[in-house]
Amino acid sequence: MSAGVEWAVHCCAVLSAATEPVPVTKLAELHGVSKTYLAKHMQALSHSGLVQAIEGRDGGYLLTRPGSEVSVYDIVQAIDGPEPAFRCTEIRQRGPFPATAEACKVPCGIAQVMAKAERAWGDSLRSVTLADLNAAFDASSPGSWETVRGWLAATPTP
Amino acid sequence: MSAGVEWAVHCCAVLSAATEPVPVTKLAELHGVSKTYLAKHMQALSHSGLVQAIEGRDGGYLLTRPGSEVSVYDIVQAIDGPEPAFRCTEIRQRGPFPATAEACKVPCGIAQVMAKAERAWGDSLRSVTLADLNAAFDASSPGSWETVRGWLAATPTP
DNA sequence: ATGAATGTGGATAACTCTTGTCCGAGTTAG
DNA sequence: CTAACTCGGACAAGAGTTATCCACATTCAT
Repeated sequence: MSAGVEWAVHCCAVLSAATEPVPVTKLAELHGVSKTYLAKHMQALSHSGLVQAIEGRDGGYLLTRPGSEVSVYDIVQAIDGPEPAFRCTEIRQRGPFPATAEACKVPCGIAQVMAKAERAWGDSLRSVTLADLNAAFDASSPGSWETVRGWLAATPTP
Repeated sequence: MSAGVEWAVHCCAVLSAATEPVPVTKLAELHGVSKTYLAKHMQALSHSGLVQAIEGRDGGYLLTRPGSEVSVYDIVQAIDGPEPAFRCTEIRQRGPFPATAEACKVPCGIAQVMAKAERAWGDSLRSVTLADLNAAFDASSPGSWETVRGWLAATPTP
């Protein structure tokens, strides 16, 4: 899985707690990561429709939906793309005993097992929203969101 | 996920239906894939202890356990390695508001969610054995295993 | 013993994907 | 209108994957 997924989830969590557009500069500074590379991942989020890009001065990114309606799965898919991890290359159709066209109307047994496992993985990620993440974080570090919100509003970009 | 996983699962399914050592040459020919590259993946299976390598003439590979005791997860892990797909880089400890050492005794919320999803994925794969795969295949194409077994025993390597 | 068949490990090359950086186009506040 | 600030896509560099080949040790039949 792409490492940018971690950055994107953290950024979306921050965005769900923000009230005004947050520029990439602040997101990168807040998380201590490269600004230019983070921008690339934010583009993917914007392209997927998860976040809205506000251009121009005082612009930045906004979530298009409330945090309670954005699942971790949405973010992972926006960054890593929709392709499944396992790709069946249909080797059952090769070799001296190729599968009949009749049997190939159904995905091969191995592909079915892999697809089922990926569905289980996706269902698990779908069941967690940004609101859940933020609630858990606030429970472990009370008041942190207030600090971050204040920093976002007050700190001028140097 | 590595593409070699598909080859490895197919090969293990064949091995679980075989009674004598099957050399890489036959496995590759049977599946219509590159012999040299398949040899690399078989080495990985051998290293993991899933299969036993018989050297010398009339050698080949044998499963070390019956097919009913080998799960698809075992094969995936042997080929792709034990590292999880998601690696937490602890960016919560960076930036102007690093997480306290107290909070870091527990994995960050995002890592927990990802780990839980990967467990669900692994559990799904663990629940399917080579025997299950072979039974499903035999139901869709009755008698195919007999054909393959005969070809393995009779065909001399050219 | 000899030769053929077989797995093992290393070295190597092409290719793809991820990672990372840069500069330009467009927008908005003042 | 100007100037600053924003996103957006094009552009390199690095790492990992995919794929191949060969020299070597081992085993069995002749």
